[in-house]
Amino acid sequence: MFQTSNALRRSVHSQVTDRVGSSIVRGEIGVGETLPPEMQICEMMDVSRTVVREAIRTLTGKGLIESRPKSGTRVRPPEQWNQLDPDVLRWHLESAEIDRYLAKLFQLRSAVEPAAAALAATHAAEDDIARIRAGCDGMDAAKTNEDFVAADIAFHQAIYFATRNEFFWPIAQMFEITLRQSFTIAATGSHRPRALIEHRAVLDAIVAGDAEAARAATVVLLAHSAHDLVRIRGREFETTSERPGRKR
Amino acid sequence: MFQTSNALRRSVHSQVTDRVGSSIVRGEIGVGETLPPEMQICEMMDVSRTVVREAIRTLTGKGLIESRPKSGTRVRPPEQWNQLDPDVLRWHLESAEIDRYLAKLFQLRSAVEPAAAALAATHAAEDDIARIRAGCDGMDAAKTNEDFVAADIAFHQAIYFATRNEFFWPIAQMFEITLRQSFTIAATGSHRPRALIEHRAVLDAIVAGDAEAARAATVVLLAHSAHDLVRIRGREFETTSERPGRKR
DNA sequence: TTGTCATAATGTATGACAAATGAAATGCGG
DNA sequence: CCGCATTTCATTTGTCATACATTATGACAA
Repeated sequence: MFQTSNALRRSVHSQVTDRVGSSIVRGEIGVGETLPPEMQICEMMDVSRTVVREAIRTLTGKGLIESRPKSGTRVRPPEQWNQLDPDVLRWHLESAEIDRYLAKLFQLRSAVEPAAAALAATHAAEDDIARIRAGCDGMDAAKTNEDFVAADIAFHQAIYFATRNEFFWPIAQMFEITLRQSFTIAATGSHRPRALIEHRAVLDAIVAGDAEAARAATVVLLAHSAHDLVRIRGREFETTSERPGRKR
Repeated sequence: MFQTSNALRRSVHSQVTDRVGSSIVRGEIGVGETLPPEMQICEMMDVSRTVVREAIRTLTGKGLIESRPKSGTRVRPPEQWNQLDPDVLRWHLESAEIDRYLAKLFQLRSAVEPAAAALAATHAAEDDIARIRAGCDGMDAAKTNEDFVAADIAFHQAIYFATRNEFFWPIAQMFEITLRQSFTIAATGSHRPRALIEHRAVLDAIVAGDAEAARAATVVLLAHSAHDLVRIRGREFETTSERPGRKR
């Protein structure tokens, strides 16, 4: 049984959270400005104050806003948002500048994933390796493009989990959200074989417990991935070391 | 005017959030188990249901729990927690295994910061550089150890902001929380000169717009930092590439 | 400038009802 | 009597409405 419509059937306060959070991330409210008073939001969205307050609590917890009696609820500077929070991420990716954000997320991934692979090589347990291998095999056996991408995601997530370092895990979460929003990252048939070989190289290095080889193999994998992204979505995804000039 | 006592004067729901969240992170409730019903928590903590519900909303927003009518509120698997959320981080660091967690956070930092410095070299604006330089100067001019550490933190945070990539910022937030919990990371006089030189090296590379130099200088800086940490807090902080054996 | 106070916003408490769901009770056919 | 589907029931979260407490802002006055 599926959830018939996507946004249907969800609780009222999560809908309010979405609307308010999205409009903050979108920049409609502006840093330092105050939201309308709770009662006013109630009227605008035709819900009870309970619901509005719980939505505000959620957003406060994600660092987007802070409220004080009398002075109201203000938008905090984006430096203090939990930018890696799944919801915040989603609100970003719903915006018009999705390609910009995907590129930035890829920058973070490029920074973290080689180190994650290296840590996985030294810290992975047997079942971690089994999950990584399952990802590889899944890519191999995939008939549809959808299956291939799913296995690909599983592979990379498994590497983050294999670090046995929970602070790497939020980066893994990032994938699901990112990929769910933009499905065009899929491997388009032709370079599947190469991708497969490169994934196996990472797996082998991890199995061998060779941290440096795992790091190197991941760097290669990501470089090609970036190249594909440039081809598909534009030059925002160019590698970092190619922009010498100072801005502004 | 300061907040006289640390935990005093805080709102009731944030106190409840702390107590419940802390006990979850501490593992007192166990993954998959259900919390007591809301009304029961009300009685236990002698607060209204409003407060308990808002606390639960906050924790739900951080991915710690999920609730459904009748079945109750369950603890989600730690893979889905927002491990980099400041509160979650704090609850971790309040636990007994603080050194373990500090070591893991340092692993993440080691993965990200070299890349952040490289990005800063190519993307930093003038005011970003000014902030980084201010950090250096602050370390130079520091009389007390406290001032030195504060400037040190400011320096590193400025580098993350200079990436102009908001998804690196949560990592920077990490510092404040980490350092506020354990102040022993301070540079103990003797190796201040070396630290200063290494920080300036990073700054210079960023000013020059040389990404690879910035990355390399940061790697050096972190290596020495890790060495100091091992000396002060124990061998948990050893570099990753030195543990060949497979576990379990 | 300083102190006081009115006021408007969030914070907390309470009680009621709606909705969802897991589990027990029930009914039916075998 | 047993197995299985169905219904009913009870428990827990979800939502609403209202009242009052608390706090900080901004105006006013000394």
